[in-house]
Amino acid sequence: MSGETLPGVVESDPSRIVLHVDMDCFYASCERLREPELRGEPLVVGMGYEHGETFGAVATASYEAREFGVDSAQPISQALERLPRAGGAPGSHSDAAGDPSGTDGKDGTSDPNADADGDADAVGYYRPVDLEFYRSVAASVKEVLHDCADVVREVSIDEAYLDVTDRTAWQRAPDGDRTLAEGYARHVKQRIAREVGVPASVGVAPNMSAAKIASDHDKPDGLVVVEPGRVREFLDPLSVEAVHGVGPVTADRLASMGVETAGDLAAANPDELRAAFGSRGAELYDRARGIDDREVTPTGRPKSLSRESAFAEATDDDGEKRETVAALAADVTARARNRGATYRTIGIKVVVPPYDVNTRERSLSGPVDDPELVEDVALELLAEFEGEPARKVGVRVSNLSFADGEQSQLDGWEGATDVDGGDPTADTDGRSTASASVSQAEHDGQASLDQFDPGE
DNA sequence: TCTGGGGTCCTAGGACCC
DNA sequence: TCTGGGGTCCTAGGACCC
Repeated sequence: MSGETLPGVVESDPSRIVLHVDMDCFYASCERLREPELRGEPLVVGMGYEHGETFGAVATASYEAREFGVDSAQPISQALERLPRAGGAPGSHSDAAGDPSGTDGKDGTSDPNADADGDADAVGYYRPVDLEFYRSVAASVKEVLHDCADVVREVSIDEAYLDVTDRTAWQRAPDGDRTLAEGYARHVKQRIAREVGVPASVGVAPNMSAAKIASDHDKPDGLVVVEPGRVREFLDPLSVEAVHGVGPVTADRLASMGVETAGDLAAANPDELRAAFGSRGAELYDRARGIDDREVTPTGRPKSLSRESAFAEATDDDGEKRETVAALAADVTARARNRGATYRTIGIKVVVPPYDVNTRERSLSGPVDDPELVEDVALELLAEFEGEPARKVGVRVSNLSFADGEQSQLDGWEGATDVDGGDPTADTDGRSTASASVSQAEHDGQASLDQFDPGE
């Protein structure tokens, strides 16, 4: 599309006002909400280390913990090396008792952050992930957000876009040089802090992409306003990785083309970008030029549900793999039922050492809510990997339909009946439909509605 | 950085249909 | 009947995000 952009067109519709609200190290903030002694302390929230195991990862590190080189997605073993676990209560600074990680793993690589200033006896506090609690805090935050905007797009548990065009304006406040939009954003931030008690960073801009980058620009507790007409000047000096959608792979490829900043990207040849990256190249080009016409739309229904689990060590025990897959299947189907979702495609994932991700999936002729079938199909798909070692397995259902969704109740009934009644257009082969016919489709529609739990 | 868990979107080849 | 073209669905993999 960018190739068709009229010459001379600058940035995008300047009239909109989009807020991006990003909760700062949200899990850690939640822990501090119920354990205020943790405020100001290095705090790591993660999974996998609780039982002395070391194969988990850091979910969130507080900014104090990041000073020691601890970061999200880092293996917990490495976090413990850089920041030993505190033994006593927060504030007491007792010595790091019972550090489960051996100390032999001293990596010789130079980490500018780790223990840079002789803080050799610094310790951190580790807490296991408690999603249920974080979700309850997030629900309170969302209440505030929905109160502050007509359209809210919740992107994840700790992040949302708000279209506040109708609530404020780009015009300057009578008494100063700040815009009304900035005042409004400050108001949103303060309401979250006062009513929920967790910090947020907010970006304000005329489009989603720029607002997102703005909220990232001054964390934690930041407020960055990018006025219409100044988007380019804001973006130009930033690293290309600041642009949403540019990850390590794309950044490397861009660097090899001589593109390192957002400004470089904006000045690049769009045809070359398209040739190298397809439609995504054109999109990134527009973003870097401050063009993003996506409307803020409310969060839609999920497209897939999945559950996966890593083994402490890669296993070639087929029994163990099958048991795990069966348990994950049960889990994922329970979740689907809770949400009132039926699914038409069942898939598995098998991660084979060193890190080969394999996926297999099979589609049925119609949507079902059938835990036994999911287990059967998942195990059938898993059979292909018999004897192979796996470090992780997963189960996924997709092609979801919702009983109370855009489809009418009647459609839901018809869809379910298809599967049950030997639908003449069935496109699956005999093997899979043989088991598919054991469906309990008669009550799909109603059962899903009864069990629908909007809280989850 | 040797790798946890839950998602989204895109691409590309093949099957199948008209 | 040796070979056109378009459209859709399915599957596997990859990049990215939080």
